[in-house]
Amino acid sequence: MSVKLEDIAKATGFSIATVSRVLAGTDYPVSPSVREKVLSVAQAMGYKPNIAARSLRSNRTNTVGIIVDDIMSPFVPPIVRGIQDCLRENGFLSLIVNSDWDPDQEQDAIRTLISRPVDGIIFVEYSHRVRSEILEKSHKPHMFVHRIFGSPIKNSVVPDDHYGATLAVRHLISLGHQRIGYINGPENWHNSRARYLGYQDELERHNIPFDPELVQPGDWEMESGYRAAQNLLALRDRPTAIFAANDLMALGAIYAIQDAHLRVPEDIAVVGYDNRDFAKIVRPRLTTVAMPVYEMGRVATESLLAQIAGEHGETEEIKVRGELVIRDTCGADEALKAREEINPRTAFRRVLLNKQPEG
Amino acid sequence: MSVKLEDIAKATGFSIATVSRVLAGTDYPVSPSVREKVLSVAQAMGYKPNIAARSLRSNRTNTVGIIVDDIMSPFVPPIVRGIQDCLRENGFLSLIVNSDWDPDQEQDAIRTLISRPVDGIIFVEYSHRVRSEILEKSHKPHMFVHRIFGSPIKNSVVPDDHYGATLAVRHLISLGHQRIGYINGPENWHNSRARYLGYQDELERHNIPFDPELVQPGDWEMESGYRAAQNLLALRDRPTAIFAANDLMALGAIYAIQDAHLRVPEDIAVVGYDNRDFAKIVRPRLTTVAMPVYEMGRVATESLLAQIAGEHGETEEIKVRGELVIRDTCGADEALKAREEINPRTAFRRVLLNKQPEG
DNA sequence: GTGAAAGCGCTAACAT
DNA sequence: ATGTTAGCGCTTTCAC
Repeated sequence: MSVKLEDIAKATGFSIATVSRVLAGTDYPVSPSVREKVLSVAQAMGYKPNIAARSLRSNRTNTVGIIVDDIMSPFVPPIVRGIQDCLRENGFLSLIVNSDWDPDQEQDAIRTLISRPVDGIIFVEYSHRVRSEILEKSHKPHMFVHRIFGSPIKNSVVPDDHYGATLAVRHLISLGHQRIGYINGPENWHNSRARYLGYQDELERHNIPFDPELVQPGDWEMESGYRAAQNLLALRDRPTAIFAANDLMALGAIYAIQDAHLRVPEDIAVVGYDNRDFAKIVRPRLTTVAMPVYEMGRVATESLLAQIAGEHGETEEIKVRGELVIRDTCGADEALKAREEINPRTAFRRVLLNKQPEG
Repeated sequence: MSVKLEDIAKATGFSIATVSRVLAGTDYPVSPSVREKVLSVAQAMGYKPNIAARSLRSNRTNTVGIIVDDIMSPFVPPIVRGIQDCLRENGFLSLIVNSDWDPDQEQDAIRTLISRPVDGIIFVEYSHRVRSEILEKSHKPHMFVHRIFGSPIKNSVVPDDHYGATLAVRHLISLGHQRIGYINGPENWHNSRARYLGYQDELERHNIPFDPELVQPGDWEMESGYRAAQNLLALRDRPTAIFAANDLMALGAIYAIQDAHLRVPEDIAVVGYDNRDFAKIVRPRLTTVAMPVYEMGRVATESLLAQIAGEHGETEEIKVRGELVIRDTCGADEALKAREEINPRTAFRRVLLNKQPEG
């Protein structure tokens, strides 16, 4: 059926080995004339290597496994896209498995992937602390993107949440705010703690006394942001701005403020965190700190590929910085606001699709 | 390194062939006692087949390729999840490639996947009309999920948009509306035409005269919904309800209504289409027709697997129905409204994550 | 019902 | 610089 090395060997008159050496892209010395001939014939015959055979023999497959908790989780698709773009540039493909936050499923996924032809594994939004024996015994290179619990570990890429919180608070301070409320996420999450610390540190840097009254707990959900903001509004000396540890709680806070017949941002400014899709379509549009999701995917993949290539071993935890996206809820000058540029990919799609003739 | 058939053969005393026959799950006759022994030993030793070897030998890999335009597109992750869940239940894994709405990239993806060990290919949000010669010559089973252009073709799964529009309009009529505006999507999209037709047909079914004035063009984007609603509001005999062909335009319409100092749903009811993530967090919460994304993924995969298993050949176009999700913008009774049940997967996650002890 | 053996397409020693 | 050859781990005839 499909053309194989043997066919090309016959067609060119060279041996299978020589043909393989050319087509496998090794740096093995082959005379230029032979190389050229083989290449052109292979091209003409439409040769595509049988990856199964190659991987059986060489134990390399140019495929990496991605284990995600759920591909439908908000941060997962852009992280995966970052991974895939980097993989593609290097001739790799990815196998994706969902683990549903279930340690058993995850172990199973690891086992499945290891038995498959994958050269490495990337864990996305890794939520477990248990080390996987199977994983470690396999000696497959692996990276963790956006780990959620536990202390820093090797081979992981995480957002620099401390820095991001700093950005948000600094922006509010630059707008003249001195009493800034903070709505935190669950205390056992990395993200919550780092963002909280960033909030405190930035206040201190500006000599604004830290007031524990201004800090409210939340659980990432909108409803908790609503209640937290109600508490903040009930304070005798209520804040003029609120920084929420994620966009969902920020939105809840906005609703609470509006329900109290106050305006955002005129009466109370709000800044969120994550830059979720809805941030630019709610009203008022949400100022927020972007999670560098796509970038984290790329960074992790670069490191993984380097490990696969044997260029280096394990790496220390890598922190990636996101940026502040200024929109309407902070009350900043128009000039500072993000121009919501249309995603070039989406723009392409729209042009393409709208032009498509009738079929 | 990893345990193979030979190891199990040695450990049990049977031949490699027998062990293979048991472990490959064939229906080849093996005595129950042998089968049991082999199974238990394999389990104990943690045997996982080497897929590369298996696929080299048998030309089957229990892997399917998924070609998506962009994994970050809103509908793609749930479709992919539906595909993956169905695949997993059948012992399959998936390789995902992005094509960025680019025919060249797509052809390349097809070529890449075909040379790899994949038993079939699923196209998600397929936007091209050109048939791929490579694909057809490969004779690999394939399915199209949510094709966007062209006339119905075999092996495709699409949403039943006509039915969905019918649901939306019928609901508005049941709420007493007689003048219902419609904001359409681009005319060359399947979805637009089917939803438009559903709108017209349902009006007719209720003997409500069709008024072309009540139909406004849109391009799926929020801004176009805003303008369309402005036009509708400017009518001498303005509508009491608006049905928009997608949620983004519905949201734009809501903003236009609010900017005209009218209330949703008291003055004008609004129903969208798609049930995007933001529908349940905007204010008022959006009543909309759900795209059966997850289900379409599953349905397509079931058909693909049946084709791979040789159970049947090509299938005609399959339409999948979504349901109406009643929330706040239509003005329906509380009793009718969707209880926004928390996604069981997400709930699990939240419980798990919040309980996780400190590390 | 079970075992022996061939070979899938490729790569990498080893030879020349 | 090129050719010869031995498997990688598995499935599947073909014997028994």
